[in-house]
Amino acid sequence: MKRKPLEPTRLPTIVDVARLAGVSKSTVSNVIRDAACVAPAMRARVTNAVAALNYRPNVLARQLVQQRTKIFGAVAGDLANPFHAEMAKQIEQHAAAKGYRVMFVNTHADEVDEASLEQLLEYRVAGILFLAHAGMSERARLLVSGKLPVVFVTCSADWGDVVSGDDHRGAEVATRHLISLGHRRIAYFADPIVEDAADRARRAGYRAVMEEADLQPNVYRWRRSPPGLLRNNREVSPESLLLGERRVTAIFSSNDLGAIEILDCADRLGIRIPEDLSVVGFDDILLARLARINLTTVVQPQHALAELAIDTLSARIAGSLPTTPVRRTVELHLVVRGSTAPRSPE
Amino acid sequence: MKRKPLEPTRLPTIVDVARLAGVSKSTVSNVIRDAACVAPAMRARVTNAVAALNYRPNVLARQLVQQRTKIFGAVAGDLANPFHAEMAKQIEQHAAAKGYRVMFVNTHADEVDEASLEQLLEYRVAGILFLAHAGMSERARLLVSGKLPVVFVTCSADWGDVVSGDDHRGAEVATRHLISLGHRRIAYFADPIVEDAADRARRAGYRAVMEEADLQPNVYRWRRSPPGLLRNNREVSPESLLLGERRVTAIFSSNDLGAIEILDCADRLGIRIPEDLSVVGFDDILLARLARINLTTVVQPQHALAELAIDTLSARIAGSLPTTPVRRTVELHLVVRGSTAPRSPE
DNA sequence: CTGAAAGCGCTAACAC
DNA sequence: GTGTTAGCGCTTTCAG
Repeated sequence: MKRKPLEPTRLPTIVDVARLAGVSKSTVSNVIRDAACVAPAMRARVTNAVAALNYRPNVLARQLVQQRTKIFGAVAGDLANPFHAEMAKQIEQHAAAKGYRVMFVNTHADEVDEASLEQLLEYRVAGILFLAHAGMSERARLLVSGKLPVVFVTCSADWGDVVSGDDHRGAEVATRHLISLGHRRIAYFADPIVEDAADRARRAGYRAVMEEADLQPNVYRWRRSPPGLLRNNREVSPESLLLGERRVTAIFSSNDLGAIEILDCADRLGIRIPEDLSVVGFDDILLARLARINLTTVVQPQHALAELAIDTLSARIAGSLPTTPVRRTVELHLVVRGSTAPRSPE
Repeated sequence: MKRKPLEPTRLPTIVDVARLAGVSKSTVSNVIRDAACVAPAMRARVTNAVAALNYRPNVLARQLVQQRTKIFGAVAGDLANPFHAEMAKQIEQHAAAKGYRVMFVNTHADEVDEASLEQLLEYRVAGILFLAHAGMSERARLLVSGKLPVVFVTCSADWGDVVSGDDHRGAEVATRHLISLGHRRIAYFADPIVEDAADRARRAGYRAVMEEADLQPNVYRWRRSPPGLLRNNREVSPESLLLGERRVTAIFSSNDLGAIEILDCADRLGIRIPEDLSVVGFDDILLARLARINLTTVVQPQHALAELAIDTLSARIAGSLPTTPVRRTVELHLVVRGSTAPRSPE
């Protein structure tokens, strides 16, 4: 009935410490968690034993008995996207500061993967952070909805708390900047890797300002494969848009990566930035600051977003939030760099 | 003696499933792990019960009793660095493919943080991957050395398995490329964020080829704060190096990020790339492919590196590797883009 | 203030 | 094949 003896490399357990210190398990437990007050002499004996054995508590066992983990699940967008990578880093750091570890899972082709979500549930994560995902299946939603705390960071859904920048206002500021430089033919370029709700809000901000200024909104959408530019699902050639009499003189891109693609495209077509074309991005990834890129863009404060996200998730877990989802927004501002300039006289 | 009843939101356990299916725990266990062969009828009853209750096994409990986890710890360099971010993504994906989850911890100021390592040990991770860290304290080393499988990816140490590119050869190829373009005054720029052993190997490769060609090696080092350029610990002004009679005409940077800084610096000084100065990087981060950057660089195949790293770690855990550390190397090749050109006649 | 004892949810012998 | 049972390492009442 006895199972075979454990391998010799076994790590010391709380009983080993208790035995060595000549006390009971509970006393050791009390010391390592410094819970109930323990007599100084006892505490010293335990501490010595811990050091002697190089004892390290097994948090898995602890979390099993406590019926809750200190692990967050995080569903990150493609980490090859610098915005997501920077965000992931900030999330990890702020979580660690609150005593949580993070298990990251990548999205697959920008779609949240159900198997990964199930894994997170099997690990009994304390909550899930969705970082800027582009989409999620209904089945994926049902998997987690209502089962554990969820916060959407830089993206949105009605079945969890939301932490994001004020996309509408950010887009307004960007568009006003271009108008104030004298531009009138200003296009909005939607990058499909931007999450839907965020894209809609940015587009709406753009539209509002354009209409307020009696200008015609022009919305285009990148298609990644095969590469192309779409307007109302109809193919548009970049040349027709960027060259010729009725070309646009300014573009507001829904993210920095898209803006940088526009720069590339302009370079190929011999269009000078910012003399011939002004470009504004969204995010302010590190990349945007490079001298060779030098992109005017709407800053998403990643540090603040990550901190707020972690705060929200911990508060939700602690039960100190209203039952209905909260929606927290941080202010966005524009940083003007070298990719925008006054419209040149024709 | 009875503890207070569990909260109503309790997730179903294996006993709940067993009760509903009218079988024993073990049978359920056998079914969900499809271990021992179970009669089809039984299996169906269990499967139904699982579905009905929406049961999901608690992997923490499983891992506790099995005395081993399916979690890897990964110590990543600064994720704001695209090379690390891309590497982290690949690691996560290959680990997932082998049934492992990854807990990432960031390095703090490029130094591996002892507290984070202790956390990983407390989670009883099955192994640790060090991804391109810049340095580690002696205490940090003692914390893990010999206690569990460790693999160094894109960095090196003698107390664990190593998976990396062939840095020496990569540097040779890069240097030969510059020499073949007619350059004679070629400098090596070391970026301090590159891990020591990798930097040494790249530098050695550079040196070897330079000496073989009877050229004088010139090694410089970036300092991040305050920004500056050092040679033998003495301050060197970029102007003196890049302008004037005895200026270098080509630079080989120990990583792409450093190479991009050189581009920035050249832009500021009015030095044209590649006409006046050729630059070669190392890594081939996504960034390097942008039209505006267009960097000639040594490609580190991240996919292959990540796969090999995960293979090595799993093999080590399975005990199918020799007791002494293994060292696995992948070939590196050069991709020629627009940042290098033949030396212009003076 | 300390110790005894009852589990947390699961796996793995082993007996039937 | 299936059920019984003894833990994995820890926390947490509750008695003393």
